[in-house]
Amino acid sequence: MAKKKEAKALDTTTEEKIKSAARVAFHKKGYAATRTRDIAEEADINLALLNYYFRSKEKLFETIMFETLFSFMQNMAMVLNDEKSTLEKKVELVAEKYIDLIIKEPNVPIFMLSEIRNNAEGLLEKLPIKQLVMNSSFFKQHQDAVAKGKITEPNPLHFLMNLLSLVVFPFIAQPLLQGIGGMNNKQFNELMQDRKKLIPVWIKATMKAK
Amino acid sequence: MAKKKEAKALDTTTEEKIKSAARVAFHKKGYAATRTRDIAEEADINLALLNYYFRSKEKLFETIMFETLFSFMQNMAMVLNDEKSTLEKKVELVAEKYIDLIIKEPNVPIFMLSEIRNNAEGLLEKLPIKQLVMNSSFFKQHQDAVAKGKITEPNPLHFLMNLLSLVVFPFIAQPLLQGIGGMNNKQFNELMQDRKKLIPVWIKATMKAK
DNA sequence: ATTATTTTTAATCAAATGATTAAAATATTT
DNA sequence: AAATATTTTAATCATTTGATTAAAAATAAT
Repeated sequence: MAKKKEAKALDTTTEEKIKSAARVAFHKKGYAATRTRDIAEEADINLALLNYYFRSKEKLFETIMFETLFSFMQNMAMVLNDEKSTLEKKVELVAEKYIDLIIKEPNVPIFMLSEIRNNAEGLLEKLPIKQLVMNSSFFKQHQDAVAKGKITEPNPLHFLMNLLSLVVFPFIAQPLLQGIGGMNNKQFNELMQDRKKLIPVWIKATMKAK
Repeated sequence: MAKKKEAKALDTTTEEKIKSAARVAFHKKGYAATRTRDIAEEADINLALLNYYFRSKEKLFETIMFETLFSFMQNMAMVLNDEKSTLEKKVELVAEKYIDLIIKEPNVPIFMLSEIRNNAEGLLEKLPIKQLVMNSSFFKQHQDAVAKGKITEPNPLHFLMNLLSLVVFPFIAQPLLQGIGGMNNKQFNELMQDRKKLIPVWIKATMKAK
């Protein structure tokens, strides 16, 4: 299992092929509904190879899950800790960046939140997500704005929840919303594009609401 | 399988016992992760009885799923079609009613949305959810308010999305948010209680935002 | 070229899981 | 009370599924 040749070209390693197939399958169907055989077939490798490289379905899952969470956290950190941008600008960045991101990976939010629900302590204690958010420039700027009377509701969690809610929830409820609105995928995505501009406007309006 | 005695006392029928156990298990873990044996054990019945009453795991699931969706839709219909209340009042009712509801059944939203995602057409085409929402008093009042210039954004789906997002998303992300905020269940629920009053205020603020 | 090491495969195992069967227990009808 | 119908159980099947093994193929080292 040693690595002799360094990742040839663009990750066509066997290990990488398995991880890619596993990522797609887990993100789409979750841990329980995913069969290791499906992963192997999709990756075009023998089933035994999956266990040769990752020991077990669970270990493979942990690898994918960790990488997914880590990538999400990194994105979050990037925006929330950008020292140069104002709070308002950060709201715009979150809306724009995350809407683009989720359009590309529409299964990731519900996957993450479902699996965290199954194993919250285990997964979250490995990543310093609390410190990341609570010590962020974003939170400090929020406190400032509250102190200066620019924001009515003092609890920063409500502010973060509202932002994430408006950005993420429509994707989680996408099939339901498309059913209600009689929309196809393209129309839905157009609606989400609208929201890049709208959400910052709405969030600003809530800041002063009372 | 005929019903001889009418539901004795409070639904202690075998069929009802199985459904209760199945409801809890499916809501908590989803279809794929639920074992029929777990349902049988929880219901304190022989595994074969489950198949005797419901033919298969899938049929039992469909029963539970349909009832869950139907109950959700009925609740929705009740509020959205109340002819006596204003649009603002309906927003208050949705916030209050759904927050209470989801605190009692915190697994239902992510369960519904996950399973709909797995089988969107199949599940949604059985229930007239589109007609319910599009023909509702809620939607008519929204159109009026737009016509009278009381609401900036004309698309009623954005309005509905925003309301549902602010109400439902925090519950879906509950374990993550508790991790971020270092909250226990009680503290989280208190935060949700706050939102009963706050969400209507925020929604009103977004109506006039531009 | 030969040997050793790593990677891949086909075949198979063992446990889990949804479902069935035939008989026993219970309830209902006559 | 006897006959009939319904409900419940224990035992068992058949498949699916995660995992292993032993051998073959490919690659690297000597």
